[in-house]
Amino acid sequence: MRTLKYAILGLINRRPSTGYDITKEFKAELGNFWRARHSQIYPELKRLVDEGLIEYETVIAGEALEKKVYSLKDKGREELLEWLNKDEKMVPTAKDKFRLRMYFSSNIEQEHLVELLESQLEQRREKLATLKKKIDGYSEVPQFGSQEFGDYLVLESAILREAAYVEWLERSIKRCSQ
Amino acid sequence: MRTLKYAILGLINRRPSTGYDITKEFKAELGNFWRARHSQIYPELKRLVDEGLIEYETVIAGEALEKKVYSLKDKGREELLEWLNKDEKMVPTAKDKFRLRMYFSSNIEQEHLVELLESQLEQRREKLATLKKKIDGYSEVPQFGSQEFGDYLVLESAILREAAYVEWLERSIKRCSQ
DNA sequence: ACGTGCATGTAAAGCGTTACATGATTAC
DNA sequence: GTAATCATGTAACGCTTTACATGCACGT
Repeated sequence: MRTLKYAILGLINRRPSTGYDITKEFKAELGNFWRARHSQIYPELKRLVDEGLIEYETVIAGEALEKKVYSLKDKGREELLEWLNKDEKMVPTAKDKFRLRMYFSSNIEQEHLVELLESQLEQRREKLATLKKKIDGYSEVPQFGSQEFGDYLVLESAILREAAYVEWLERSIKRCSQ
Repeated sequence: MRTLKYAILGLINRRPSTGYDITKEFKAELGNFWRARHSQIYPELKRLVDEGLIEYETVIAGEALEKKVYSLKDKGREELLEWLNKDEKMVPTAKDKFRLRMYFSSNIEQEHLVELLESQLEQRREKLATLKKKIDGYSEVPQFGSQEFGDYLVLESAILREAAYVEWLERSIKRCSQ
């Protein structure tokens, strides 16, 4: 499947990056939909070099700090485009531990169950607020074909997802108290 | 983390089950939020027995077919309850390959991008319709504390999740054509 | 001088999928 | 009889997390 491979190719395609840069990207917006730690990223970068999909230039920052700045080779861009254009089926399961817990909620005491739901609600509301603040930074929908268009799409997606989660939690809390 | 462990304990707590039963559950409603294959389930059952959390009785079906019917031991129920009552932080990333693709959508041709979005939309709409049909089977919200209450909560959750996905895809298709 | 962030790696363990392997039961 | 479903397992591989490990740069 190698999803990480394509995530990395996609990021490097946006702009030449170091492993550290890529690690940071996964902590930002993109991190809402895919994440990887540096311990996974560095070996994957090495592998992509071996496969001839990317290459790097060593750059010295300051006096001695070595950075490896990776960029796409033709073959890498090719494979990225191929993956991007694939029409894959939806995956049937988006794992969610909290919802799994709620499936067994009949074993939790009413009061505590409400507490658990409230706790999630607070976190989700906060997340939603952060995302909304970010989208307010756009004065208009970015132009189709720009990198910002992709940013915008997934930001909107994250907002709708969180809003739905919040809505569910609110409803569930009500249902507990009836 | 051992989430599968608790999923299995939860299922066995609902009713004594075989590995095959548990495999089926993961393909049903619950499968919207957690899934595991039999190759993961059988070893985990063995492990839970070793740990003294569950036990089994061998039952002969028909002439010779051996079934292992697992049930919870006290320690298993204890650990399940402990897990259920834990207030865990939300996980920051629900991985989604399609949204990852859309993050890099500036590299996809407009027409084809719309096709990809439409393809996802069709699948999500179908899923949503199936889920809605299921919730229509409930004449009313099940009573708090019943097993059905948990079923209902996660069903509603799945519906809201899919509805949000559909909403996002519809918006995105519009945004592509503007 | 000290702390935070920049920068790169490896090792071990755990989690999950795909494939291999086998055999009984039931409904048509 | 034969196909679908019931039923249980193992092996190999791949993906992901946690922990170990090191050192430079920059601002205060």
